[in-house]
Amino acid sequence: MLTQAAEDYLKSIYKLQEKGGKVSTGNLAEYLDVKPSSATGMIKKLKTMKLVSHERYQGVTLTDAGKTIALEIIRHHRLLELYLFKALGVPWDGVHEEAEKLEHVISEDMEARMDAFLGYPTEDPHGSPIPDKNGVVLKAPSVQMTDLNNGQSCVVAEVSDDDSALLRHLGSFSLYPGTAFRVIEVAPFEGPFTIDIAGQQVVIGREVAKHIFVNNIEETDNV
Amino acid sequence: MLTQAAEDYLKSIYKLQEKGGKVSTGNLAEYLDVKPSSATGMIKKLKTMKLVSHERYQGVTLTDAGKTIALEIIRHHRLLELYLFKALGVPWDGVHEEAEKLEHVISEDMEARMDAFLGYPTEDPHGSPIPDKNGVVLKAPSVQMTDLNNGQSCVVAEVSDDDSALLRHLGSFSLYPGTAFRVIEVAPFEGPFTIDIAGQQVVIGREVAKHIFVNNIEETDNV
DNA sequence: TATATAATTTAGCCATGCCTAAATTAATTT
DNA sequence: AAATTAATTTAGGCATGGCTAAATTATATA
Ligand SMILES: [Mn+2]
Ligand SMILES: [Mn+2]
Ligand SMILES: [Mn+2]
Ligand SMILES: [Mn+2]
Repeated sequence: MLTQAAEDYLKSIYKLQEKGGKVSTGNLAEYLDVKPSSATGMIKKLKTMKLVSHERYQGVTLTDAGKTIALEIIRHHRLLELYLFKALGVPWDGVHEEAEKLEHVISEDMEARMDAFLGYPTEDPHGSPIPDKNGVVLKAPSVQMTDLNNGQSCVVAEVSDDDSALLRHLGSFSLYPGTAFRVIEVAPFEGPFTIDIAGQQVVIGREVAKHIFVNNIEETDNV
Repeated sequence: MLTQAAEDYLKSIYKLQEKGGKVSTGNLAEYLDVKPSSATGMIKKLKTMKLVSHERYQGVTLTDAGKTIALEIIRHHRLLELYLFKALGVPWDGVHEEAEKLEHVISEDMEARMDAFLGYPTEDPHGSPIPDKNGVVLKAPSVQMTDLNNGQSCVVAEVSDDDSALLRHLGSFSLYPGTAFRVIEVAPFEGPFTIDIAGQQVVIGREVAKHIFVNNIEETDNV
């Protein structure tokens, strides 16, 4: 069995790989809030275990074995989030922190029981895909909200799950996955978005919009 | 926050104190499956934290602060066992191992949510008392099954929870807490017990009987 | 009471996973 | 091309929580 730290490194490498491409020692260290030298040390250990590939100064890549483990941990995390949300009523801004600890600790049996209880779900409370038990991820394509223009309507697909305060903020506007809204105005000079959610007008800052991903985009005439 | 190892030591000292009285370094080491020198080391750490009292060669005792933490962890463990049993259908011989890991990791919020979901229970699936959130333990007195005599009837109060194979064995006879049985015969020379459970005759060895505790004892005439 | 035995503690070692500071290598600028 | 800057790696340390082997202390036995 891997240590919790090793599992967290693998998971983080996977996530950075997803969005970025090349994963440098520095990226990884920053993401995990450790010093670059600590990341170098763990990368070496993971390399001897053949879970990552790494050439000095060239960045890290997961091997197939490493990717399998990363997806396993991500599956635990997202199943736990959804389970805590649905079965125990933990608010959506609280599930991430709890799952972050539990993901390393639950058995395969518990994983399977939660999966069955939830009816083999494919998305967590923040809209992120839950890998199936074979590590297959079905991710519908989505677009960052900052790429939207005036008059476009869309549906929230996914939001970042690791900032509790941000999630509470989004929750106050009902900006959950599945919620539809229309862009009324994008202020110039990298300004905020004014949107219409179910008849309510709401202003969303750019920094917040970066954490919201949408799909089902349609051009709509001003109502 | 204490480390997982420190929490396990405190919990173990509490449990050994409960049944035994004096807790020696050796007892503790054997119980935790570590070497006596390792136990000595942790005892020193716990002493500097004022969680235990210890004089060289004299055994350990929990301080009030140490006892509070021990009970907190035991509460987590037993609530988790019951939760896994009732909410996720984990069999009673599987809950202990799972709870052993989760008990160190759940938040106070999750503890409270499980407690509420379960209706503020006072006993875990093995009949052990669940300390309330203030650390108060209500333990009904019970007697080891080995102290029973021919013709006595009783009700199972509690069974040891840490041996999975033993629990499956007991389960095969429905020897759960709350199950009534009558002693038909105690074989001489430290022999096995023949008992009657709901009309079925079952033979229980002495080693097994040591792990069963009963109450509601009544003298009954042979039926 | 002296000695043998058992329990406990001390001393010194190892792996993990973090740290800081220094050295090295790569990339950018002039 | 040389020099500056930035990223990465190496070297050496620290805390935790195990271990073994040796020394110490307490207890039992003769
Ligand atoms: Mn799993
Ligand atoms: Mn999530
Ligand atoms: Mn608690
Ligand atoms: Mn139990």
